[in-house]
Amino acid sequence: MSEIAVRLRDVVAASDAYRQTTARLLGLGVPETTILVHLLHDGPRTPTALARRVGVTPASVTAQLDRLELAGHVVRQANPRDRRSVLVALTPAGRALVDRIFAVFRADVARGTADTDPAILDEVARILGEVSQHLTERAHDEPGMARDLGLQTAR
Amino acid sequence: MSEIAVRLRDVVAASDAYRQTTARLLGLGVPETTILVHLLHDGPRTPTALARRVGVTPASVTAQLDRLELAGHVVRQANPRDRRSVLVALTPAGRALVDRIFAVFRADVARGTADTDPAILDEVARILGEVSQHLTERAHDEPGMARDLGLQTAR
DNA sequence: ATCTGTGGTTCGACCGTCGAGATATCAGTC
DNA sequence: GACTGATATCTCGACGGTCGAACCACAGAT
Repeated sequence: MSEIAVRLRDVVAASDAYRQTTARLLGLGVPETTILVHLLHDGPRTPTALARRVGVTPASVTAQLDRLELAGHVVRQANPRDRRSVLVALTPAGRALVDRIFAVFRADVARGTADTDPAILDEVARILGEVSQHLTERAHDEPGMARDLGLQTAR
Repeated sequence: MSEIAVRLRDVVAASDAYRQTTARLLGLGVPETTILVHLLHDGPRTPTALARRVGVTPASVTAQLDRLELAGHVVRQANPRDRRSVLVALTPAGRALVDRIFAVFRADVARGTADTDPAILDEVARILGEVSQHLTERAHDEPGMARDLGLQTAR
């Protein structure tokens, strides 16, 4: 029995601790670093798009962005397409910071996969992609989730 | 390029959302469910052991346990070996609850790995174990982490 | 022009976490 | 047996993070 689920639980727990340490060393909160990493990979985004990605409400993102902007890591730019909204982008300094953060993380992950056949690693990456997609879908399927957890579908 | 690191980031993000939904549906906080799952896999533990496992301070665990005990999911038992400490154990009701939680999670993970050769899955599990171990070690190695992040080892 | 929907922010309240301090106990040492 | 230093837990006060509700500006449809 492979029991991937248990290993995933461990990975998530380890990542929690890892992110916490990283954030504290940088004088940031975990949510801030999360937003920075998403901005690095997705490019400039609106606050609500970020909120959906990170899984919190837009109100929370506002507070995070205030901090990040004050620290000079991001800027809010006017959105030429829609004057209601703003685009959040990394500043050069913020970009340099999150580059370092993710580079260190990548190196640490590589340390755990160093002696593994690259072909296998491709397969691992594929599977992780599938799993994260399924988990994301399920996380947004509250009725189904409630049913499988054995809850009354009350009200 | 396999880019396991990016996939891992996605998995962690998905798991965050997943845990949030699960907890909210059950009327619990995310930290409570985390503690419950650890208790399921590790058996009865002291509050400080739980705190180390979860990555928070004992003070925080105290509050969580108060809630969980009030809800009837866990009990604090006297520790016959050490009268300073207590052992936290799942009640039958709590055990049934966390069994459901983890069973649903396992099923959702399986949904993403269904069409994969079991031999490959064993390999994936092994790699995930390695990665989580390395990440955990690093999370506790603050000096090394600070150095790699390019921080002054100030003060 | 009007209406409905959406994006962003502010405000007030609550939860979760932490650090410091207090108490009880343990494991040694004298 | 008494003393010392370390450990386990809890309490308390403070702060950060999140949420829901309300608000305004604007977009898009009619």
